Amino acid sequence: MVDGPGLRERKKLRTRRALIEAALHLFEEKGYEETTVAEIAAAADISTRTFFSYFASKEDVVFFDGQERLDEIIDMIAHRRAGETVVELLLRVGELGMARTFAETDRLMELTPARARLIMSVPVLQARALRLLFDTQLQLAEALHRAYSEEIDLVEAAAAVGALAGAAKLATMACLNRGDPPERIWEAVRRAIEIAMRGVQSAGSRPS
Amino acid sequence: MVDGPGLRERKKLRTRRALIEAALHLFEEKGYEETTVAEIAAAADISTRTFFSYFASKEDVVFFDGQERLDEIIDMIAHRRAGETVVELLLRVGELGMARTFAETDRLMELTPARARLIMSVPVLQARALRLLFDTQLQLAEALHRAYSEEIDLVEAAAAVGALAGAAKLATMACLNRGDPPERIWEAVRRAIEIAMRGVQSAGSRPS
DNA sequence: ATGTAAATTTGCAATGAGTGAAGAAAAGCT
DNA sequence: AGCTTTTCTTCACTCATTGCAAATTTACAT
Repeated sequence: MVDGPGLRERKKLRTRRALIEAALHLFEEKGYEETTVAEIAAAADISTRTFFSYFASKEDVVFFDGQERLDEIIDMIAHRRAGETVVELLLRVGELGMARTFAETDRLMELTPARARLIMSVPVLQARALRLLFDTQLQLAEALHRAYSEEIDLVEAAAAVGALAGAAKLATMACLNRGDPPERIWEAVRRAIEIAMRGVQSAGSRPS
Repeated sequence: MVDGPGLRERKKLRTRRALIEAALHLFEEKGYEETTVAEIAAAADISTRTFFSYFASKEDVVFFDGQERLDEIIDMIAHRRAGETVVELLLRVGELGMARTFAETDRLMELTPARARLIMSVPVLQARALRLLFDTQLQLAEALHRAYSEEIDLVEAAAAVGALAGAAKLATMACLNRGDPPERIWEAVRRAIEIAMRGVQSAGSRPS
């Protein structure tokens, strides 16, 4: 019998989804701090206590897809294309990350851009996002080292990942702070990655 | 009359110091989560309520010197040495940061190494530290752009700072996770910075 | 020294996140 | 249906954090 997931599983997923949507909508409307867990739970028709068996904290709802995204990246690295350079691979990873952050129209919702705004504007969430990003980088470095174990050691992998990610992240934030539009951000990120790849040395004197 | 700070100021500083020491000691002994604000306040002979007029949150006690350190860095950049390269300057900044993090025997206490351990082991603190580091980088990038406004624009400055800091940070963490001793970490950081400076490209194929 | 204004500290009450325990309700299985 | 395993709910509690008003302390001018 091709049962598929039972009622129990289906229901659990539905509840989870309901919680996420209720939460993000409320956050959008009233703000993160102003929304209580009780309200979120009520909007999803479950008891406040049960909320915490779905998410360990209010923060966690916002990052509901963190694990998936990490897995996707790790997977991408493990299955790197034959002959692909470390840099090329990292670039592909970067593109994927950007795409997932800004263009996610498919899976769960179009709440993604709103979510980005939300995260950037709430200190606690920003901190959480940074930790997530950080953990990701760490795992990325390890995966990279595994994938290219002959060519680079762990420290080199970490340095490479850190430099690339650090440059991209800081450039992005500098733009956001300045209120630049998305296109300008993209351009900035490209330039940042270029600098990280070619070396900070070249930052002052652009080649040619 | 060279009054110096009045009684009020002196007392306030003493209390602040008492709170910091009490807090860090308690965190060390019982762990961060296990220590309540009430206990910290009691240990410093102050009411629980007053604690919050010294620190906005329990987390904040741990990062009591965050502002000072940031100021020191900004200052260092504003007064860069004549003819000094962007990279050279950033290296000096990095050294200062490391020194302040691991060797601070002077000012307030020798609790510094313990504090590093504490931060790394408590998720909330780690997140906070990352946000602090991030803000620092952002300001650093701005200061750098100001200091070398002729040579590099804001995005380039951000990219450079991000790359250098990112590489150093991730390399450090990779080592810490592996349980490396301090010397090895230092070495790793140097190598990471080198990679960031010369470009990620060179990570796979070290130049001779 | 005394009185008054300004700054601090404190006690008290609330709000909201997060947890533990015990029993009710739902879903799976035979 | 009857029994077992999960999941939900309720209730009770701890703790961080905040607003308020009374009590205390310090600074300053007389």
